[in-house]
Amino acid sequence: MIFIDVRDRRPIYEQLVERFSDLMIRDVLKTDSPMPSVRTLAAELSITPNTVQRAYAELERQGYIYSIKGKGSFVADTKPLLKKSRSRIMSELSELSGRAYRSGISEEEFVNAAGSCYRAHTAAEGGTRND
Amino acid sequence: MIFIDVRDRRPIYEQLVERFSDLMIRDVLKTDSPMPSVRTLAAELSITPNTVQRAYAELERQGYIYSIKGKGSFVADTKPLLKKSRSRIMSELSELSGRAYRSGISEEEFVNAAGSCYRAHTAAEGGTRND
DNA sequence: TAGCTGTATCAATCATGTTAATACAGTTGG
DNA sequence: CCAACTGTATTAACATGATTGATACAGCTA
Repeated sequence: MIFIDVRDRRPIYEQLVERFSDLMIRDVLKTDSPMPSVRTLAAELSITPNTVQRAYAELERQGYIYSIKGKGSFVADTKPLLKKSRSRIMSELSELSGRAYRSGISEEEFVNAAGSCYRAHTAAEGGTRND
Repeated sequence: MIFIDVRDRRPIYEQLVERFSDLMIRDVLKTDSPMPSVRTLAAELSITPNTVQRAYAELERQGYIYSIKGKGSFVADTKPLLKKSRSRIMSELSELSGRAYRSGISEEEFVNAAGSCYRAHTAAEGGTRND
């Protein structure tokens, strides 16, 4: 369900925040469904509960989950966060387009590639891939 | 010419590698033109020559420059590196377009955003910015 | 030869992520 | 009520990596 990429330069807690928030935005994790407990997830990933806690704290701070002491952490209603998610994607697109520009890729080429890349995903619609 | 972004999470030497390689890919720095000397650039940026040296070593390892002891470092022929740079960008664009699709961003929206993001970078290029 | 170049090495420092241990507080089911 | 689970907080220790600073060596050139 959740994994850690050791080659990812970012800290573990940041990876967890991204993984979970993606699953929520994509509605793989539904509103009000329970998150794995801090200690359980820590055991599964072979990391310390402290690191998971840090990720959960950040997820809560950003509004992706809500936590109740003694009960657990639960997926929040992420619809209001869709806008934020989109802006995250857009900012990454901005960063990428900058690199494309700097690599001598023309605007047409970049835009065309964006379109065909997108369509490639819609074509692979079946949904074979789930984490 | 070259600046350091303190808000950038990446280490200074990596920023330098990116800045310089960008300039070379875009042919702002021409093949065989001299790089600033290790100590000169270090003084300009108020960092240690050690950090600059690390960036130069990486640039040389990646084929962007060649260094001659006693003479200096010089811009290499970066044409052979273009293909590698572009393919890496395209694969990241593919990954990003998948996330956009799953986040409910339409193809038109994604493609339009790609175009405007790209143009934003070409606009910012005008040359008001010099360090 | 003086003064520039790249290159190498070493120790010290600093920031940050991560671990580990422990404790406290709230909920729940037996 | 209590054992066992939940989230939360705190503290110290450790590891890694970036950066600094100092010093030294080697090659080029005016």
